[in-house]
Amino acid sequence: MRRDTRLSGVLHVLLHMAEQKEPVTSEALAKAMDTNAVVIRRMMSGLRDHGFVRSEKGHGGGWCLVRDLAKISLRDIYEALGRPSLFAIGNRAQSPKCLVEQAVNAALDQAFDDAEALLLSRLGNVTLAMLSADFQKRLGDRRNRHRLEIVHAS
Amino acid sequence: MRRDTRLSGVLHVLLHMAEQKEPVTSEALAKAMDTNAVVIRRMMSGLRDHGFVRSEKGHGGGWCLVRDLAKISLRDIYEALGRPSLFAIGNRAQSPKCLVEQAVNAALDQAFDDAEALLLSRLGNVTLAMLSADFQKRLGDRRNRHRLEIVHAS
DNA sequence: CAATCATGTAATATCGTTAGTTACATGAGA
DNA sequence: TCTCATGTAACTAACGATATTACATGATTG
Repeated sequence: MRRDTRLSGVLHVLLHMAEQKEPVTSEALAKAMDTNAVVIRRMMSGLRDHGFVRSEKGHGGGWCLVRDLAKISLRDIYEALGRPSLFAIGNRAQSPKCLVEQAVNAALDQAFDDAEALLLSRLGNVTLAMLSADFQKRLGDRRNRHRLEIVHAS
Repeated sequence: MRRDTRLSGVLHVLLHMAEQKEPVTSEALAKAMDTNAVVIRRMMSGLRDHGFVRSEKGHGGGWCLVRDLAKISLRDIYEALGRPSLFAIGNRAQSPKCLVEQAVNAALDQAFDDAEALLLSRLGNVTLAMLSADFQKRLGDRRNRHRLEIVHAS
């Protein structure tokens, strides 16, 4: 099944914005993400409504982060996107009359509810600041690898 | 996103089959599930290949359960269906060059992997026998409700 | 104030996946 | 041999995420 990549996409955008002091245009973000500017605006509208980012029109306009990265969790972002459904698997009928199907739904619902609770809790424990730190670490690692390659080549 | 309802559907079918001693035709199952016989056969083919059910052609043919209900977990069924993807949310790129996206993917993967592990473990702890028992209990409850209604009406 | 830049948003197209249908082949049993 | 039932391929329909186009709105600059 085709997956919803908005959460992944929005996080990518936000971290790129965090690297920039100036507002970033939808056009620039779209280029970095290899997509269309309208897609960016659509993804960001929820975040704006929830006060995570601000958008400015006209010259020098674009998108800015408003809150501290350490104060934004992945779960916050997920909710700002409108809590898209997490699972690709579901029940055939919502409130079936068939008692067999009721028993099936009850069992599946319990398992999926547990998994959803765990997932949301995990997302709640990761902040954008942590992601940014991880990115910085990867950047350092890459630099070190390059340095090694240079040494070995000489 | 549209959800994959095959797991729910197969479980429904299997429990209905458990109530019947004779083989059940795809046509009969399709009627109970309000769908098409071909859809049933398609869903069941994986289960047959994994030895959970048997299919017989010709007069008196149809589908039979092979194993004990207590020996089949919901996870077994899930795997027999070919482990369809569980989540409706995913990463934009599989192995991105962008370090920002790598950091995002790593964080999301960890959360989703944990949730998947929990979900599969939960599914592994529920057997078809348990579902069948739950169904029988619901049946008893319904009978009791009806009996009460009759008493109150008299 | 006019030109330009950027967002806001509706309408539409595209693409992939699941579900449903039709058609026909195969095999078992009466 | 006729009928019943599965096995399977091919096609259609429906749905949702993503992409694109078009145009309106508002801010900045000269």
